[in-house]
Amino acid sequence: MRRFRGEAENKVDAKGRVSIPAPFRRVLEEGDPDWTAGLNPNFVIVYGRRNSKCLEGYSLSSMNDVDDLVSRLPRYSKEREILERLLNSQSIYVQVDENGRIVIPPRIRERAQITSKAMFVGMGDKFQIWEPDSYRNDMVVIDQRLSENNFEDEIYSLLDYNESNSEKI
Amino acid sequence: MRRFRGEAENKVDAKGRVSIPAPFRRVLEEGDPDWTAGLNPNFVIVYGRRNSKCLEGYSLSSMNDVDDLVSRLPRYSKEREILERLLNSQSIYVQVDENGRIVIPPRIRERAQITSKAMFVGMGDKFQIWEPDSYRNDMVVIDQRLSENNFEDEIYSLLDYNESNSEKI
DNA sequence: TCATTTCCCATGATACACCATTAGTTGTTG
DNA sequence: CAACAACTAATGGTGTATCATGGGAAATGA
Repeated sequence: MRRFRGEAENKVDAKGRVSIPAPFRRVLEEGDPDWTAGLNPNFVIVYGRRNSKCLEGYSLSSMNDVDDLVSRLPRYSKEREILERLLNSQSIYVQVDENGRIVIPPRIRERAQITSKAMFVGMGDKFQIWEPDSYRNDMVVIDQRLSENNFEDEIYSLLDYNESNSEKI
Repeated sequence: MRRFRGEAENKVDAKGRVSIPAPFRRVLEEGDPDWTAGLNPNFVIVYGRRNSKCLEGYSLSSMNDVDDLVSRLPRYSKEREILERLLNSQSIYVQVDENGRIVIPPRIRERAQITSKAMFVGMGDKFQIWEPDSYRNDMVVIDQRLSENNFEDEIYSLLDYNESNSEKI
């Protein structure tokens, strides 16, 4: 399965329309079970994450994976209800149009303080949509943490550690 | 199967009429075995929930799923009898009209203290109907809990934990 | 009979489908 | 190898269908 990779900064027009970066569209097409050549893929935008000010885009299949995980929690349990609230109520179906664009409703745009530009950021099985300046700030914060006491090496070494344990996280 | 996603705040008029958000209608149509293009879907409203002041809407097919779960409990057990009371006696069939609206009977509206506005909240295989301010309060409570001691990370990590257990509930 | 519910039509706003343009890329051909 | 055609990507603009909502007429029922 193809993954979301790379960054792209696109314009948002007065109607809230933005182009989805073409490479991302390829991934969304792959992840939409109903998609066939010539059609436009559907996907899901989640805006419920609390500690980062960005929107998250999931292909239908990867959203399904997440939903399946949730549905393994006991029905009517507090944890499940909270997760459903964050993942289902704070999300929308979005459909890509003929020109490869989507419309982000105003209410949701505000959530990430997106006005005239949007930064698309590949994150593997999902992608993020940021107000470009917020994204660059977030990146600066990450850079600072990485430069402290070899944190970069430390972080990368987590990969080696987990190579021996076969279980995915 | 399409799921209930997103939030929408609609007006309730003097006759108790409310528009079902169009995306929710699509899901209800899919979940009604008798529905065909041009017709209006039927569904179920359950008003028996005790610890949250909201109504719950189920498509006919997802209501069936819940009924199946109940019927797996021992017949005449206390638990089953209570669940049947909450799910069957405290619920009604509702039919969407030509304009995409339903009428919520006064008695049931009172239950959720809905007067002039109703908030529709997608919850995956069901949706909730709240008095808008109650919903916002409930959301604030969730936000507070999430901000306490990394509860957000904790809750999201439930997903990873359950990845290994294969049984769906 | 009167109140309440159900059906039908009207309307403003918004979202969506459709067409147009520009720029950059590829690739094909004289 | 240069020139041009064909394509894709990103962006801008316009008409039309759908949605949410309001009001009134017909039907129902206490």
